[in-house]
Amino acid sequence: MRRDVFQAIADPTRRAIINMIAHQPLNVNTVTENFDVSRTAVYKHIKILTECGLIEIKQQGRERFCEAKLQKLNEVSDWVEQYRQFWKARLDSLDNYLSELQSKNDSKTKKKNDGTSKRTRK
Amino acid sequence: MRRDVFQAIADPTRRAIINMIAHQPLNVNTVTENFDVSRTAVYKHIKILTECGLIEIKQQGRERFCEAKLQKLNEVSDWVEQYRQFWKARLDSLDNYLSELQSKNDSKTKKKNDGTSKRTRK
DNA sequence: AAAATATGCAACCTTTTGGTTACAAAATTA
DNA sequence: TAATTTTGTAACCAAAAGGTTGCATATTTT
Repeated sequence: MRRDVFQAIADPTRRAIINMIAHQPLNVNTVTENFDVSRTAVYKHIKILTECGLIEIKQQGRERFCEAKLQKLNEVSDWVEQYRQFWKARLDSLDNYLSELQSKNDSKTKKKNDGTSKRTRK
Repeated sequence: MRRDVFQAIADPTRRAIINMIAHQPLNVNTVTENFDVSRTAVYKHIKILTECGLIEIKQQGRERFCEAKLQKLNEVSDWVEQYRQFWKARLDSLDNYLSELQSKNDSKTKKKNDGTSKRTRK
C-alpha cells in the first residue's frame, strides 16, 4: 500500500476535498454532501489523505473534523521546482528573440528609442 | 483513460524517467537500462508521459529520443502554490512566537541588545 | 541479402483503485 | 430509554494500472 503525497493528489476527488477543507475544517458528512459518491467512498479518500499526512482528523463529540495540513505539499513543490529552469530556459530564449525583434523594428521606424519598452525577465 | 499531469507524476518510475531525460534527451533503450522492469513496461510509462504532454518523442533513424517538456509541470506548480499561504501561516506564527520569546529572554539576561539575532522572515 | 538493433503493440495476467451495500458502535436528542 | 445522527469498517465488485511474453516492423550493419 503505497501512500505518498504524489499518489494522494493524483485523484481529482481528493484534490477537491483538499480544496474544500483548506479554508476551514469540515466534518465527514459535510465533505460528503459536495460529491455524488457515497459517504464511504469519500471516507476512504479522507483516510488516504490522512495516511499521507495531508489532513488531520479531530474528534469533537460524535463528529470528526478534517483539517488540512498542507505543509506536506512541500514535497511536491520541491520536486516540481527543481525543474523550473528546464521550462523557463525556453521562455527566456523566446523573450530575447522577441526583444531583439522589437529593437530591430524600433530602429527601423524611429531612430529614437530609450529602451523602456524592452521586455525583461528576472 | 484519464491522462492528466497529476496522475502521470504519481508513479515513481515515471518521475524517475522525467529526472533522467530532464538534462538531455535519451532514446527508449537507454532509458530502459536504468530500470529493472522490461522495456515494454518502460515504454508504457513513456507513452503515458507523452500523452499528457510531459515529454515529446523525436525519431532519429531507428531510434526515438524522449525529450522532456516540463512546461506542463506548471499545472502542478500552480495548484500547489495556491495553498502555500495555508502552510506558511503557521510557520510565521511560530516565527513570531520564537522571536517574542527571544526578546523576553534577551531583556532578562542582558539589558543591551541590538536585535541583530532576531529571526525574520519575508 | 542476411543478421542485428530499436521500437511499437497485441494479448494476457495480477494487484490496486475506487466504488458499492450492509452492519456495528458511539454520541446526541427527543 | 428509545430514536436519530455521525462515523468506522468489513465484504464484495468492476475497472484501471502496471507488469509480462511474444511477435511484427523499420533501420542499420555486416
